[in-house]
Amino acid sequence: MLPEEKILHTKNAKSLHAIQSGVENSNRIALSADCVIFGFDENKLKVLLIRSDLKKYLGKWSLLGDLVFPKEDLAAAAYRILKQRTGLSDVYLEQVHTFGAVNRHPAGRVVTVTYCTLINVQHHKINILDNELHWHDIKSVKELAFDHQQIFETCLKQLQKRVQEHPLGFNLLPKKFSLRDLQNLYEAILDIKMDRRNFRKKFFSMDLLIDLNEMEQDVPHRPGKLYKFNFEKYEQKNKKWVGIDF
Amino acid sequence: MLPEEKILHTKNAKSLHAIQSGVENSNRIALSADCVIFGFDENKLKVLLIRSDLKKYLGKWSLLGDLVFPKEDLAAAAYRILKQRTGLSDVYLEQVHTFGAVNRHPAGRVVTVTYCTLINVQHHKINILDNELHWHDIKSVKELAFDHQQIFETCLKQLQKRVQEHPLGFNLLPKKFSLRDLQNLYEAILDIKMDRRNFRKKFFSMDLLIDLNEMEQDVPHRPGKLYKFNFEKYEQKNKKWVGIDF
DNA sequence: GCAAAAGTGTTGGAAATACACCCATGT
DNA sequence: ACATGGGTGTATTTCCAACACTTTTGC
Repeated sequence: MLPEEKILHTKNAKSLHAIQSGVENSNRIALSADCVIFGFDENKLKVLLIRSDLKKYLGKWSLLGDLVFPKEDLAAAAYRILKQRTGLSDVYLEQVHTFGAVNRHPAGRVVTVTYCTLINVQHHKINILDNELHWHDIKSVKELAFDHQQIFETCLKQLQKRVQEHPLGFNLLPKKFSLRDLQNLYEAILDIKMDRRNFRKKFFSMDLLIDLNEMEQDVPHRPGKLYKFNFEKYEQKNKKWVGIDF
Repeated sequence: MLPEEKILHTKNAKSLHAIQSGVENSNRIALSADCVIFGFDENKLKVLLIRSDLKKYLGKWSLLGDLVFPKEDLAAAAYRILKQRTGLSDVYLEQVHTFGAVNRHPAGRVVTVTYCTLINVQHHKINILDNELHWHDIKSVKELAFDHQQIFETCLKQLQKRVQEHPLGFNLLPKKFSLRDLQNLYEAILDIKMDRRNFRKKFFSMDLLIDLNEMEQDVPHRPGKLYKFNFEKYEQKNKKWVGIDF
C-alpha cells in the first residue's frame, strides 16, 4: 500500500479496505495475454498457431499466449509474447476482448486479454518455430485448445468488421499491390465475392491509392498496374461516421 | 494444479511449469470490473458516478467498480458490482475494453475490465445512494478519478458507434415513446442535430416501430403518436453488414 | 491463337438530403 | 389568436448493383 493512500474515515472505508487488502493478498488472479495474428498468403487468410503444451489438449492447436507479469503493462505483455514466440516486433497489436470464465483454463483461474493484428506473411519472417508455430488457413481452424476457438472466432468477426471501416488490409499486402491483390484480400477476409468493376470504382473514388506507374511482373496473363496506399492522405481525412442502420 | 494436468516432457515443458507456478503463486494480479452506466433523462445523456474513496482522489468522481473474486466469472463480477452499488439487476452489460497500465491504480497493480450499459432512468430506480451515487450529465463529466476519464470516453465513443448499428437506444426510453423522444435520444447520444422529416422517414422505413394508436398526454402543443419497438421483428432480421468505407 | 485476367461505362433503383407548409393542442 | 411542435411530400443528388466487351500479356 502506497503511504499516501490513507483510508478516509467514512462509512465507505470498509470497501476501500477490502480493495486494498484484495490487491495485496487473496483476491489476485492470473492474467494472460493471447495474440491472434492474422496473415495473408496464397490468397488465403491465415492465423498463427502453436501446439498446446497441456496434456489435456494434447495435439490441439492454440493461440500465442503467456502470463502478464505484475509490473508489466498489459499491452507490453502482448508485445513481449509476440516477440518471444515469433521474433516479430514491428507490428501494431489491438485489444479485442477479455475472456474470464472461471474454468476456462485447466491450470486454475486465468483471465486472458486478447490482442489481434494483421501482418504481411512475406515481409515478416517468423524465425522461432517452437511448438510447431506456423500459419493455418482460417478455414481449417477448429477445435482449438482451451476456449481459443471462441477467442479466434471473436477476433475474426471483429476483423471482418474493422477491415471495412479502416484501411487495415494494406498491412497484409506487399508495399506494391494490384487491385486484384486487394480484392482477393477483401474476399478472403470477408468470405464473399465482389464485382470487380464496382470494387475498383469504390477504391478509386476513395482516392487513397497512389498509382506507381509500374506493372506486375511474371504473371501468366496481362499484368495489372501496381499501387500503394496513401496513408498520409487517409490520416488527414478523419472521417466520422453518421448513419443509423440496423 | 488439477491432477490430470501432467507436464509433457518436451522442450517446452519449462514454459508450462512457468505458467502453472505463475497461476498458483507470484504472477497473480488484482483484477477489477468497472461499470459505465448510461441513462437518458430530461433529454440529456447521463452517466452514473460515485465519489471516490481514495484520499488521492478526494472529491473526484469515479465509476462503479470492485475487485473480481477468484472464483467469479468476469461478467458475473460486473453484474454483482452493479447490483451492490445500485440495486439494479435487470440490465444487460456489455464488455468494452480492459485497461492495464501498471500504475493506473494507486493501491497497486489493478487491471480493470470495463462493462457498459444503457438504462431507462425512470424505470430503474436507483435505491442505494452510498458515495453520493447519482446521474451526471455527460457534458459535465471531467477529471474523474484514476484513469476513469479515459475509460468513460472510450465507452462513450463505443456507445456512439454501437447505437447506430443496433437498437440499443430503446432501452433508454419509456416503453411508449414519441418520435420526438427517439430523435432527442439520438441527438443527445451522437451530439448532433438531425432533420426531423428525414429522421422519421428513416425509422418508418425500417418498419420496426409499432404504432400504439395512442397520443402523448399533457404536452403544451399538438401531441405526438406513441410507438414501441418491435424487438421480435428485429431479432428475425439478422442483418449483416457489407460496405467498405473509410 | 488461345487462355487468363486487366481494364473500362452505363443504366436503373434505392437511399440520403434539403427544404416549407398546414395541423392539432394548450394557453 | 398565438405559440409550440406534430405531421407530411417532393425534387435532387448520391450511392450501389448489375452487367459485357475489348485489350494485353504469356504460353
